[in-house]
Amino acid sequence: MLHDTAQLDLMFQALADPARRGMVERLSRGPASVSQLAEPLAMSLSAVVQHLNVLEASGLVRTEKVGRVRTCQIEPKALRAAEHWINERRLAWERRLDRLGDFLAETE
Amino acid sequence: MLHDTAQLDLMFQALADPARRGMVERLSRGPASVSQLAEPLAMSLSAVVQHLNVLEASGLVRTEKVGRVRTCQIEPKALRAAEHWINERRLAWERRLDRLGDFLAETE
DNA sequence: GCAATAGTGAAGCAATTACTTCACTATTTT
DNA sequence: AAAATAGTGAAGTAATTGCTTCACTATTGC
Repeated sequence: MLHDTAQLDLMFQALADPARRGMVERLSRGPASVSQLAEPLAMSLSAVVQHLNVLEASGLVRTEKVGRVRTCQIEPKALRAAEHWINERRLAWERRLDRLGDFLAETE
Repeated sequence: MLHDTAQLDLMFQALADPARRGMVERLSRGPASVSQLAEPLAMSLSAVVQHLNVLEASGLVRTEKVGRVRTCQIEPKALRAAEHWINERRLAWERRLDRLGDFLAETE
């Protein structure tokens, strides 16, 4: 679970599309129905549903259907996982730079 | 520059591939040549160069050729930009949940 | 019960992606 | 100078992506 590269594939892939990032952005301000997500987007409802399926498969969004309306929510745990992967790599790099700096300062 | 969605597209797209994430992971431990990046990967050198071009176009990796060897480095600023986008959305969601919690506590 | 609303599912299509191979060019090493 | 090394570039290909349209099914409001 800590190293599930397939899940990271899906998450980063999901975030790579501006329409999907728009949907995530909208959802970060609160839950929304499929139609509400579709409203600002210049594409068919079908296309929006397909994007939503990508987001849901990635784990970034969770949805629940009540009656005829599907309500969508962000899943912050998944966002945190993506964030974490990037953060680890950046920190590794920065720690390395620090050690290099120390080394250069010492040998000066 | 603060809201360059095209650049985010490129970065998340770049991170969506396990081979490319492997390369970033390798580079997070220090600079490497193209051949060194290719070594653990089960694909042709040509394919690796193509992945590298994707990483470079995304801004995540910077390369410099000296003699016949191209040396690759992580660009932490770009990593930070991707991290930041995710973080903002997650925080927006969590702040919203907090306000909701406060509201429910008050009206209880 | 009838019409409007909310969403689903499948087929089709053009563009993009992730490779491959092969031929090639520089740069080192011996 | 010849051989090995490091990488580049182009063409080809199969799979995937991001849409579209159209036909369809539930649910809700009047």
